[in-house]
Amino acid sequence: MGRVKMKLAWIEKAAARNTSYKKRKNGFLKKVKELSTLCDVKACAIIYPCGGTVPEVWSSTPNPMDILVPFMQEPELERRKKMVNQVSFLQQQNMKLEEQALKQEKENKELENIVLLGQCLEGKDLSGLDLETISSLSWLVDNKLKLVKEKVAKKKAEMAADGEGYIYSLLLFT
Amino acid sequence: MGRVKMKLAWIEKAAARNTSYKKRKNGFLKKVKELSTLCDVKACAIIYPCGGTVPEVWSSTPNPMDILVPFMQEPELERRKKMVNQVSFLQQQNMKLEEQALKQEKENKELENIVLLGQCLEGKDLSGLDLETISSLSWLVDNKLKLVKEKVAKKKAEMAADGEGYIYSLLLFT
DNA sequence: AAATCTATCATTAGCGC
DNA sequence: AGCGCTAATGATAGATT
Repeated sequence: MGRVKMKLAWIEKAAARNTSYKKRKNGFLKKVKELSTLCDVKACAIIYPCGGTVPEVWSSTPNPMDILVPFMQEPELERRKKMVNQVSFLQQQNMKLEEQALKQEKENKELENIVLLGQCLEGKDLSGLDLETISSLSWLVDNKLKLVKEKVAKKKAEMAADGEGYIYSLLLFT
Repeated sequence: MGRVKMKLAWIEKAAARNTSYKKRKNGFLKKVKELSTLCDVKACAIIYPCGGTVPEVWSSTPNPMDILVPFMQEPELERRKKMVNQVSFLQQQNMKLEEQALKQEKENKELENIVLLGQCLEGKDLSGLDLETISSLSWLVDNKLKLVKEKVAKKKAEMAADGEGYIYSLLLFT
């Protein structure tokens, strides 16, 4: 709010940052007070200013300890559960991204395997492929393309004849 | 804000209180986050909802204890100094209201005196007025309506002739 | 540097679904 | 109960003094 829409990032200009801090700190404290009176909630806010070591504190109780002590006595885990902090927020976002990346990777691998499967259907030699790829192919076959099952089963038999190096792939194919 | 201007007091209707709590809690948490990112301040907010025993907490640090422990280790007095709690807040509000009332009273008196000045301009007799009013009139004349200065000066001379009861008003008129 | 003003953006109370 | 809407009030960035 204000004359221009600002981006929510660290204000580089020190003077502007400081005025903004003062204004927003007041607005913030006003908000806690309002929340506390309107809805009768016990609340406590602690702010350590930019360079300062002495925090500004607002508490709905005469002594902030009335709020802090019960809070600190809760077991850590319970606290964490309900907690919303910057790090856990970022972690959640990271987790989401990781999940998405993993999902993507999985999809990519599946696509690759489908391509491979196509090649296999066209007569490609399956020797030289690693166990994982072979079992993925197997999964594809079992779940998506039962039509080529026989061909792979045949290859499987060949590999088994070659030696025990492929014994596990046999098991996986079952 | 909202459709109507509300008085800042406990919302009696439970449903309204609850929705207000949820909305305002979110707005509040948003504000801490903004303050924390814009101005790079360490902050922690703890809210115990209406009936609940499990607080909602926001902290700019991964663990709110990073903020709470240093705070709790400060000597009590130092903490109190910087603290803004409901009681001192109300006291401040009272002071502000008193100031405003005083200011208002002053303004009212000035208005009255301007009316009086108008009457004086229309020929009203100034005898029977107390010292304070006379000096206020004097101030008004000196500062706002130099035109009537002569008339008041004349009255002043009359009062001085009457006796020493008005000696101070003479001094004030100089 | 601190207080005041004001154009602009932000929050939210009440309502309807 | 919760969501979306919107008219109002509220907060505040930048400017001014």
